[in-house]
Amino acid sequence: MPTIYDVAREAGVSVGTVSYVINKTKRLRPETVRRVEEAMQRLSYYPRAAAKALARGRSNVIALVHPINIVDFQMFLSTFTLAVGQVLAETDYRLAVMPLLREPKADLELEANVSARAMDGVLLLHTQLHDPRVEVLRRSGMPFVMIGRCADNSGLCFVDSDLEESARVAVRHLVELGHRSIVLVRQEGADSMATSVVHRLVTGFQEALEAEGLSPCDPVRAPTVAGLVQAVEDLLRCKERPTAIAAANESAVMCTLKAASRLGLRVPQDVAVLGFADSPLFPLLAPPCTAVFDHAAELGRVSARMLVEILEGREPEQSQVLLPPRLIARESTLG
Amino acid sequence: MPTIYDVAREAGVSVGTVSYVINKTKRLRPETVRRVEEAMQRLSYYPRAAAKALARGRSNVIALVHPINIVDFQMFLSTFTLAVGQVLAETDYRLAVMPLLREPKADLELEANVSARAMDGVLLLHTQLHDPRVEVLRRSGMPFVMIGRCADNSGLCFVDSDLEESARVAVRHLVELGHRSIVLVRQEGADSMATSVVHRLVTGFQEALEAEGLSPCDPVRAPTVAGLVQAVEDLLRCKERPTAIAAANESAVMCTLKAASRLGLRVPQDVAVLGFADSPLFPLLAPPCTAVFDHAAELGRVSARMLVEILEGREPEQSQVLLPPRLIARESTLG
DNA sequence: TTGTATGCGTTATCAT
DNA sequence: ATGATAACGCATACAA
Repeated sequence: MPTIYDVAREAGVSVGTVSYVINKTKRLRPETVRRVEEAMQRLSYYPRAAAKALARGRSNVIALVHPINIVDFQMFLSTFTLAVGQVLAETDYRLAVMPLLREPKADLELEANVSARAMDGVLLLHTQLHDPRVEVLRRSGMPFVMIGRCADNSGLCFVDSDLEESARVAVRHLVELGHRSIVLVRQEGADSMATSVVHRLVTGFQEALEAEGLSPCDPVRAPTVAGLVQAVEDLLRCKERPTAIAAANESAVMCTLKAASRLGLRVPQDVAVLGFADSPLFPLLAPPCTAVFDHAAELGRVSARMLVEILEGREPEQSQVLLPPRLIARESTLG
Repeated sequence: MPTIYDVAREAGVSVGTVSYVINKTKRLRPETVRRVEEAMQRLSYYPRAAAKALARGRSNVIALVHPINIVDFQMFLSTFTLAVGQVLAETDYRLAVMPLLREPKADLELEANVSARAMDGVLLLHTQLHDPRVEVLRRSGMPFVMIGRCADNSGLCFVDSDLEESARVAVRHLVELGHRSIVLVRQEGADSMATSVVHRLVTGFQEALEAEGLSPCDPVRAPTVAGLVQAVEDLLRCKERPTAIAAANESAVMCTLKAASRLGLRVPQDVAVLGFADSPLFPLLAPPCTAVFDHAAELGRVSARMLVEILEGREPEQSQVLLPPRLIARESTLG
């Protein structure tokens, strides 16, 4: 494998000159540039990433840190990752993914990678209200952007979807259609309340109900698909059953439709259904499902751009961004 | 940031000794080991990844190379990636993802990263029958494992799902239920035939039909969701409409169900539906959908393990693996 | 433009 | 048998 010294010899210049040509760090005589470029061509030379990283003190790697085993997170994750990849393709950052297992091993692994300076910056997914990973990153001085946010975000960078607004938009949509009894349904265990995402949606939903003068009501939830179908069935079998259901994610929508169909209830005549998710399947459901969603891709693009700005030493225009939700009304609420 | 020299001074030993302790390369007196470990603790020392990579000539990074903008690939991709991540978490390899844009830029980007030795090995996703990326990897001597395979695989490592067998399993299942007229439906453009995955499924399907004494029949396809729904509707409106439809992916299943419901056809009484996909939504559809699928997670685990074996200089037990499909029969064919 | 010190760990060689 | 020393890998950046 040729090194920068081979190129220098081949072109009859010094290694410094070759380096300047590669990085366009300095003005050089065009003739010299040409000679060096030809030499690189002839030897098919590429600078070794590790050598470059050691010399410059930076790796040109951005790491995507996220937990594994999160219910209903996969579709979001792959859309998000793809969007980040597209932004980074325009830069010379590479993308590393760190799926972290359970704590506390997760934090140690993160600490090790951060301390080894294996990356220049981190995109932190699925941020929790009190997130030990944030402490690790903060202590080490590693630049990072959170997707979601903590309880205290002073001095931190984040991009988050405006879930309170999502809840408001959803509730208003249903209220305008005449619904007065609306219940939130979600699939997940107790622990995920620690995640700001779910937390904000749930509390935002309650607030939105109150703002519309409706009485708040506990969300229905279950950790498994089968359990959730059952729970929704129970809910719909009540005498005073809700006229509308807001499902917190794709899976919850499917469970709700299933429960309704089992009871012979028509959607939306007997019960309207709305989902908080950007699912490609929603238009294909019977009936097509109304959705309020944040674009995972947009979160990816904005957070990646923000982090790149920071790493390049530029000041990002905003360091704390809330993205507004979108509502797409379909037959599951419109009829 | 402390270096290995700081640790050596703190522990009163030489840097060589510290290195031996870190890498367990040599037998050292327990007392020395302890002193060094304590020093590392005190200074919270972590060896710099770049320095290590430069010195050892390897990065301890495995790259996942895949195209973007592939229809119906996302669910597979994120399941696959997660499985790879779990395998690599047991090793000290890190995972980098390279979503490549369109050719020919994609090949150049791959070439650059490979030549820069930014990774030690590659998992190549969505392998095509004649894949320029394979040539790039082969030329450079970069170890790699393909997911899918080429037309000529001599000397190459791959893990692939046995799609011919998937097709056979599906056809046999339907034939046993009495179906004699079965059509394959898929959503995609003309170009994706170059991918071995689709190619093998389509040809395998034709062969399976012939093996059962049925007349082969051209698959129905369209590049968009709306187009596919329309195409399936046209198909089902025929006088001699098929009694069973095999849908090549999740999206095709949804389109097929949609078309059937629009025409007022009952599933499976009027038309049976089977999907080639491992979708968490299938059990929730109305009716729950029969599936023949390969486990994306299994492909990830097997390929990651194989690559690690190769990188560690061990001979993998098998270098060309076919994974058998699974059939889960549900109401969409059983009634 | 050039020469050269610098960044940091690894490992072969040499000394005890 | 242990541990110290120094060469090595490769690009960067500053002084000359």
